Parts: sequence; structure tokens; C-alpha cells
Amino acid sequence: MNIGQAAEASGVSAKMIRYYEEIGLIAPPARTGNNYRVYDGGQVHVLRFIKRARSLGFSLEETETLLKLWADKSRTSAAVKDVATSHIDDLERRIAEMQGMVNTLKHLAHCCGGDHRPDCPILDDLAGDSAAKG
Amino acid sequence: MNIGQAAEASGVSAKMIRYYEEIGLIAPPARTGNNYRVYDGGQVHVLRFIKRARSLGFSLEETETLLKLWADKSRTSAAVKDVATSHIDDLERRIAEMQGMVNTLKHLAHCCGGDHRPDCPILDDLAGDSAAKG
DNA sequence: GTAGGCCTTCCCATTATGGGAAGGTCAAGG
DNA sequence: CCTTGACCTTCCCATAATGGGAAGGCCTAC
Repeated sequence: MNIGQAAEASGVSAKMIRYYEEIGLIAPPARTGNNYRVYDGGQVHVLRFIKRARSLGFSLEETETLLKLWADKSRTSAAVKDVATSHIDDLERRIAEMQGMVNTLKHLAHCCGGDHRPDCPILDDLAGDSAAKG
Repeated sequence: MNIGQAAEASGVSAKMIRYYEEIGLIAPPARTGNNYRVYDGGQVHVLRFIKRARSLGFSLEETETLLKLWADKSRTSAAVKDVATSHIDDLERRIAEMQGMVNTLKHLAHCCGGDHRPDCPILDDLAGDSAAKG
């Protein structure tokens, strides 16, 4: 299977497959006589794993940890759960931060006429004008 | 006022102040004979504005738009509100995406024993094992 | 034999920020 | 007068993950 077919089968772009190989996330595949990379079902399975981990927001570094745990038959589920829960914490922290921004922005937008006049509580807030309406 | 003092007064690092100047977000300040940048209260006000916009999650590009609107006395509040609301939409999209990850991960983590045994529904899910418990 | 569709490597760009080196300037204090 | 320290300057590099694109090799079909 060529890299294009592996990309198709895994949902990971050929560009990214090469990159993952370069950074050591996946093992270098065999090469044909013409120097083409060849992949088998096992490699594609790994790529799918990576794709799924990425879609859940795991960084490539975390993904590497998960891949190693996956390969390690003597792992403990506790080790995997640790990776997952700290990622959850991270996501929740970021969500809270962004939600705070949204709350502030919605308040400001609510107070903004959104009309033809120049007066704008949003700009007033950004400008540090504590006399901003609302 | 030197760049260090402007950084102190605005909460924007000296490094970032130089960068904002380099990308044209702020105007190049005056220089002293020894080639030091000098800032006045007006420039610091702009830096504070940027700082506040960044803290609300606006990109530097959006911040530039907001700075121009701020400077434009004939702006309409509608134009400002447009920038804000599309940023709110963007944040909410990202929050929803991350919340989806959290929901999935919490479910998987809940189903994971987190003990000394190797069996792990989290890895099963990542591996695409549709027989994953839960 | 040539055109198209793969593949290869290499370089560049993105976003916003920080680290650090090499060197200039200035003020204080010995 | 010289040193020390705290500034400042510019320049280069690194981050995370991904895509774009060029230049060139290989193979298959027509």
C-alpha cells in the first residue's frame, strides 16, 4: 500500500504521515525499490489510532504516550486514565477561560447599539474606559 | 519612557511591543540619540487596548481591526459589534468542539477501571475497537 | 515517447510568544 | 578612570501541527 492509499484508508494526510515518521511518532515503513513507502494494515491501524486521539484533542506528545501504552500489554488502565483525565482537566480549563471571554463579550455586545452611531461600549471597554456603559 | 517602562505600564512584554511594531500593529515610536525607543502615555494606552483585546481572545488581526475602528471617529458601533459577534461565534464553536471531546473522554474515563489491570476502554476506543465497553 | 498521476525530498508559511546571544549605552561607585 | 549592572539594540531560533508548493524521479496507459 502506497502512502496515498494509507492516507485514504486512515484519514491522515500523506503530508502528516511523513511528518509523524520524521518526529518518530511512527516507525519508518518499508520501502520499495523505487524508494516508495509501503504500509500494511497494522500501520494503518496505528494511523487511525493517532487520528482518533487527535480528534479528541490529545497533543502529539500525549498521543505518543498513548501509543506506547497501547503497545505495552503490561500497562495498567490507571496509567491510561491518568493521561485522559489530565487532558480533560486541560480542556476544561481552556473551556472555562473561553467561556469567560464569551460572557464578557456577550455583555458588551448586548450593551452595544450596533447602529450607525460611533458610541460603542465594546471599544470603551477595550480602551480601559471604566465609564463604559453597563 | 523606555520600552521596559512601557512594558511595565501596559502589561505587554518588551519583546511583544517590538513585535507589534514589526508587524505594523503599532506605529514605530520615536528614538532617542542612543537609538532607544521612547513611548508616551498615548502609546501605552494603545498597548493596554491591545492587551485587553488579546485577553478577550481577539487575534492580532482582529485587534488591528478594532484599533482602526477605535481611531476612526466616524466608525459605526455596528462595525465594532460585527467583529465582536463573529469572534463570539468562533469562541462558541471552539467551546462546543472541546466540550464534545470532554464529554466523550469523561464517558470513556468513567468506563475505565483505572486500576492495575491492562484492560482499558479508552485505548479500545482509540484503537477503533467498536467492542469497547460502554 | 509522452502525458498524467503517483511518489520523493526540501523549503516556506502559519500564530503569538519566549529564549538567548552579541554588542551598545549609561549611571553609579570604587 | 574603569568596572559592574541594568538597561537597550538587532538577529536567530524554538514552539505545535498542518498545509502549500517546487523540482525531480518513477510508472502506466495511450
